[in-house]
Amino acid sequence: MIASRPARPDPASVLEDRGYRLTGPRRSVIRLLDRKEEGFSAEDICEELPGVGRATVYRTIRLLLDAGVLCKLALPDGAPKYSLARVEHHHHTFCVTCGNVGEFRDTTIERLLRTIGADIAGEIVGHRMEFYIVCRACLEAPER
Amino acid sequence: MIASRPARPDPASVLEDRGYRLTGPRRSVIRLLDRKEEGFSAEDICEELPGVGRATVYRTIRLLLDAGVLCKLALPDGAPKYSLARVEHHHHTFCVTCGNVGEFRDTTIERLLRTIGADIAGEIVGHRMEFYIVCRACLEAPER
DNA sequence: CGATCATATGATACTTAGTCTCATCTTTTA
DNA sequence: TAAAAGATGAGACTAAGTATCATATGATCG
Repeated sequence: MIASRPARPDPASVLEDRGYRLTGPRRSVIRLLDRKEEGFSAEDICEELPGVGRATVYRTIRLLLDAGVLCKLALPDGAPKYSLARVEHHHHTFCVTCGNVGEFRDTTIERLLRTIGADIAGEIVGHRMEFYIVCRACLEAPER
Repeated sequence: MIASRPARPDPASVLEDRGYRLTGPRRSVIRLLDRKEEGFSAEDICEELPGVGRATVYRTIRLLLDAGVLCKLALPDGAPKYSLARVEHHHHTFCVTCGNVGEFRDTTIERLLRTIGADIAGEIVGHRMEFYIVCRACLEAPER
């Protein structure tokens, strides 16, 4: 068995399940996203797929976000990056050096949410949590 | 003693301490921000201060962000909101109903950060954490 | 198979959030 | 009070994303 990775929902099937057509442009976008490990911007996709219209790229991204198979995260300065979701509910690490996006689940966080829920004057309806890191590879990489 | 609030660094003094001039436009911006409890956008400020140029509003906001006396947070859809900082290091709650911004410190979070630090393959250099809530007042408010 | 009709697409205009430029205006300081 | 440093405002520009609308695609039915 080769380097197994946690199962990742297939974006194409997810779109179909939701009643959307699996068209040429959508396939192109999904195929490209699927190959990306680093966080990417919508404009990256537009540039790499000159045959697909900008509006369609943004529309497809929105469908995938709504379906929960794509995540939108914010860099420290607020700039948006996207990353395909690999596991169900998770949070992100973003390497500020190489742009790699990691996912992690930590039960401490779920506990934290409950603890905070008791502290906060109101009802928690959502949250956002991102960790900016320098990943192992970048820490170990010889300066270049 | 009247409803004491945690000490808040004075934005004007902070700017002066950093060697910036305390000019008329900057005073206007700071005076306005100081009165705002809800999260506000930069354009809100521009509209409420027609005598101050847009560029100056954004520049002042940036100075205050850099100085750490103003916080920039992101709504669930990523839209930016600002809020004056009241305490040193904290996280935010944003009421999705009324827009009120709360701050809180919870030692669970600091512990969480250490725990996660051990899990993550790399070095944490920053983080972002926001909780979207419906605040007590909105929960209790009669539907309108 | 082919007509029909909902759906999707792409070009383009627009919006929002913010930065940049540069000539002018204030402050500070000498 | 003149010179230099710093701040301002008008407006052009950029980035990220949405809206509009005429055209193209593709699923389904006869």
